Amino acid sequence: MSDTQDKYKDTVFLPKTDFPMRGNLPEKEPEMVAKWQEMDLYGKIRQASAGKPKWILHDGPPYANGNIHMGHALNKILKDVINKSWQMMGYNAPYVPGWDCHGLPIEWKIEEKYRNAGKDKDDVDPLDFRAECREFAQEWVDIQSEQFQRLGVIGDWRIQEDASGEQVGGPYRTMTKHGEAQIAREIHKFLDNGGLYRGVKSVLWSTVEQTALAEAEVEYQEHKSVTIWARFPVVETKIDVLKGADVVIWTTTPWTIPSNRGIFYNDDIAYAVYEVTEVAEGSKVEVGAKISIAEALADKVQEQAKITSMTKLGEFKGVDVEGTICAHPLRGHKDANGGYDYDVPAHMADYVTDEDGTGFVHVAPSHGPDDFLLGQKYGLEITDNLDDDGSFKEHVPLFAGLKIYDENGKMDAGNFAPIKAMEEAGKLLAKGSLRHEYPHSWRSKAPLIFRTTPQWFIAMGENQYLKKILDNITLGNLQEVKNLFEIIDEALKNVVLGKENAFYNFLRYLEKLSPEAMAILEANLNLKKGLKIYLSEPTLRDVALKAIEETEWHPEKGKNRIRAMIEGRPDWCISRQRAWGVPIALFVDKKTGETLKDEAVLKRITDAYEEHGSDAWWSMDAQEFLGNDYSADEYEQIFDIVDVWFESGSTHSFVVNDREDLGNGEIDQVDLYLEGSDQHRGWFHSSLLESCGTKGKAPYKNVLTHGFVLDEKGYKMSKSLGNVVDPLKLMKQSGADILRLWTMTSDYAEDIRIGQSTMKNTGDLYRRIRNTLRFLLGALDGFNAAEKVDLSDLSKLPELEQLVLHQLYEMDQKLRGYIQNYEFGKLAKELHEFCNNNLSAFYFDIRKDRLYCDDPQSFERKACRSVMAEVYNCLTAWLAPILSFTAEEAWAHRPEGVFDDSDSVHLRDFPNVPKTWQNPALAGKWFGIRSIREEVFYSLELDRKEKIISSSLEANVTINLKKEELALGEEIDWAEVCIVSAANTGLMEGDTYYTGERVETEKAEGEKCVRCWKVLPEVAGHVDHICNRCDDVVNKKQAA
RNA sequence: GGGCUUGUAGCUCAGCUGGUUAGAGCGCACCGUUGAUAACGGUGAGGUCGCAAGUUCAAGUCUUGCCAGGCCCA
Repeated sequence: MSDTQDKYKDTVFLPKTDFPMRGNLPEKEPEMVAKWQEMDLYGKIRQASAGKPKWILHDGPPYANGNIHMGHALNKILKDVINKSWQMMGYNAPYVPGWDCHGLPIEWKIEEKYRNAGKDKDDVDPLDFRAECREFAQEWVDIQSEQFQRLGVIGDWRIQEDASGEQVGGPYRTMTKHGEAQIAREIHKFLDNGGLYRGVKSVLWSTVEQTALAEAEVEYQEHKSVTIWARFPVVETKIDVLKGADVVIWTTTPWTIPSNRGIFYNDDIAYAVYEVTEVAEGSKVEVGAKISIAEALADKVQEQAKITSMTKLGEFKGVDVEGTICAHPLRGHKDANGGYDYDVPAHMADYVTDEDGTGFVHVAPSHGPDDFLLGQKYGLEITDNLDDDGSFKEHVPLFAGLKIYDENGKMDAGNFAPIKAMEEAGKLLAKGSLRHEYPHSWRSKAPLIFRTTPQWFIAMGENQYLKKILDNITLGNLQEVKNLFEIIDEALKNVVLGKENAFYNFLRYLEKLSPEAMAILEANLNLKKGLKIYLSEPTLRDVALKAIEETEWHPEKGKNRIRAMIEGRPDWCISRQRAWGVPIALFVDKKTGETLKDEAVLKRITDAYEEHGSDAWWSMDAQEFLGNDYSADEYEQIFDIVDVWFESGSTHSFVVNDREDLGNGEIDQVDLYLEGSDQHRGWFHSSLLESCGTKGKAPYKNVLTHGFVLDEKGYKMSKSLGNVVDPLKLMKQSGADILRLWTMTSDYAEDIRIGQSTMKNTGDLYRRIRNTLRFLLGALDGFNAAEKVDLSDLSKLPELEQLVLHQLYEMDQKLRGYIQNYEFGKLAKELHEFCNNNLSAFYFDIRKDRLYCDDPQSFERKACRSVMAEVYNCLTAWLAPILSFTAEEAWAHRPEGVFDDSDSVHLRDFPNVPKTWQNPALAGKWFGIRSIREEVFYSLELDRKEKIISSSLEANVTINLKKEELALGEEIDWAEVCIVSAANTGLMEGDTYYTGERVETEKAEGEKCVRCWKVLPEVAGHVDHICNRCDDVVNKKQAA
């Protein structure tokens, strides 16, 4: 028997293919990347889709330092899958990747290099320094480019230059000449439309290095500060007990006393006034002094001030302090020339507590972020008392020239002199010291101070003219105020009304004004008119909020997030005192403080950037920009650089608009921005503001966000936890396609986890899909155009083939729907289920008999293979966006002359699946058949347990149909569907049944056909132990 | 501390406006096959739906609090 078995084994048409079962992806993928580069796949795709409608995903630029991590991988894979999907749906979907090249982290790296070489950055020519930064950034651009391509991302990666050295096409970078020029132009647009203004902001400042520091350059170290308790005599108050008393404040920065302009209290704190009745030796307080402090802190203050006894005169609530005005402790000082005779008003501040100090906080708006912000709210003066090196300026009474820190960062006279002056004036209650965490420069290790410095802002909300009025009123510059009123009157000519929110904002704005300011305002401005001008111009905030509503956010919750941020954010500070970036490129009139707005000058600047890059700002002479109309001596050249977020926020302008292959000046909103959810604060945000400010609308129609990659347990990845997953390693171990499949089967809208079990899971999914492709290729061995049957007349096909075509149609529809609705998460799962359910477990399983054993010339077998070819045709295309390497490999193994001749699967579109294939009635019918089949399997399983049968072909079954199913008995070959040797149908009694009645199984009678393995009575009649069908196929055909 | 947000089987995910014994795929166990063979088919075991109160005739689904995560701010 084994002889005959061997004899017939060769007559079985088993699947045959070179497409290996195991992917060996780590080795094959890089070869494929090289091939794609060599054949210029991206260029070919562009050529092939030249006439198609554009669909544009605009790439958000990663920062060009360091190897890529899982977050990059997730992001770029998603972009690639989505882009390829739209491309294959019939669009022209170019992908131009980009990099963010300027900014602090790179600057540090180069600085660090200098430090290690014992050099100081300040001794290096800025142009040399920038050249090194540029080189560093480019190195990482090149590395990351390789790594992204290794992921299978197809895009415009090649940096090509034309004869003049100008880049043609290729990825974008914020540091190219054109990029820098356009960024400067965008800044100038804000200058032109009035959005840009010069204001002040509290920054951390090093008096040793004489420069502002970014938060990330700051180290917090222990520092010993001198602390003082100072007395501010009450001048005016509605609290009786407070009259004639001194409010006591506590501070760790005595040098800020000359810059004091206010006192903060908290509504919720309980305060009291105490009369000193007895003091210990060394106390600085006189008996009879009346001091006011928070009740909760009375004991501490008493001890510190060496007061042995004091009596409480009365209590009051913080909320009643409003309206109280104090005198500066140095008021009336004989040598101060009245310099400290101004009033010090008390105001409410949430951040004041009664845990430390006195419950009252002294406010120097120029020297603390809270002081500054609240000081602005209450209209407190921004003083300008300190020079860059931390010495008091000439105009500061008593302390001019004294430095607060010496060149080594040690406390100096500027810190001590104010203490001494107050002590002499009898206004020092006590003195002490405190060790606490304090910001230091990570370079010089010197302690830092807060300093309010001039910065450039883009206005979000309040009309900038009104803002200027306010600034000028508090500074007392009345002439300036009057000029502004004229501007407003001019603008009043174009007034449009009708915004309630803006109205309320305006009222709030007025509330901030001091009575004096209000008086000036009323005297000079018709309030109604002011209201009109304010309401007439929608603010940047208004425009941005409207744009948010007009954008589709996926998932939708992203909208809430960005809306809340835009609603609440302050004006955008776009200036940085740094070297590696795009200079803001402005000139300010030294006399008037006005920013020069001459178009010719601005154009000369941006032209120079275009030709030489923004290095021109340093390399060229200011007069070259200013031309003949202005003198460089009269203008301050602004060397601040622009916030990198402004740069990346401008990419829609210098990438999308300017490129022929993208917007080409015609598309001002791209289809999609796609980044991590942190970019609500970052790129989505800055791009929105930048675009709303210059174009009045968002740069995008859709925004899709993804979550963060966490470790297996859902914790953030960190070096210290040792749970970091490296995509580069992972690709070496498993391959990029595994990573891609993992991405697409996860719910990337949320944070997603990665670890051993998720990777194993993904590997299993991958193998199933790969094997489906492999089986298809095996089954299509030798298939050619001649064998292909005409699929236009579906009725001629067996129902099962019709069903599969219907399923292809359904799958195609779902796929396109998911893509259009940005539901890519469902796509991979659906494809996997399709392979698993419809193909492997059903169609393939049933059709194996036909494929292996039927006559190759039979119509049925040809029909089956023709349908298989359609399945293959669809599946390779459908999988291409996700399993880009595997689909390409499978496509390369296709039978010749049957499919289109695209050199790469990525040059294809999704096949056009005709609607005529749709057949819901048939699908419904077969849904019923499948459930009956499941019952048969259940019964067979029982027999198998009892050892009656092993293979299902050893069984015959009888299926009892319900009355309404009776037709199925005639139409369906149940033996084929259930993969048994023979099947009968009968009528089921009654309306209900249990499994025993529904299906009856028995051991098949007869002998096993050595060729097709069915057990049939007829086999006994053949010498070779084969069935009639097999006999026909093998012997009769051969004979004929 | 604030804004937004997540928590359903070992893993990845479904569960619409509250309504019968909470679903799928993978994995796992077992069986079959050895002609998709480091593959394929079948059967089955896995969940007090993060925890605790509450609203309701009825809650995974609504409310509140708590716990554990995440992003962005302070």
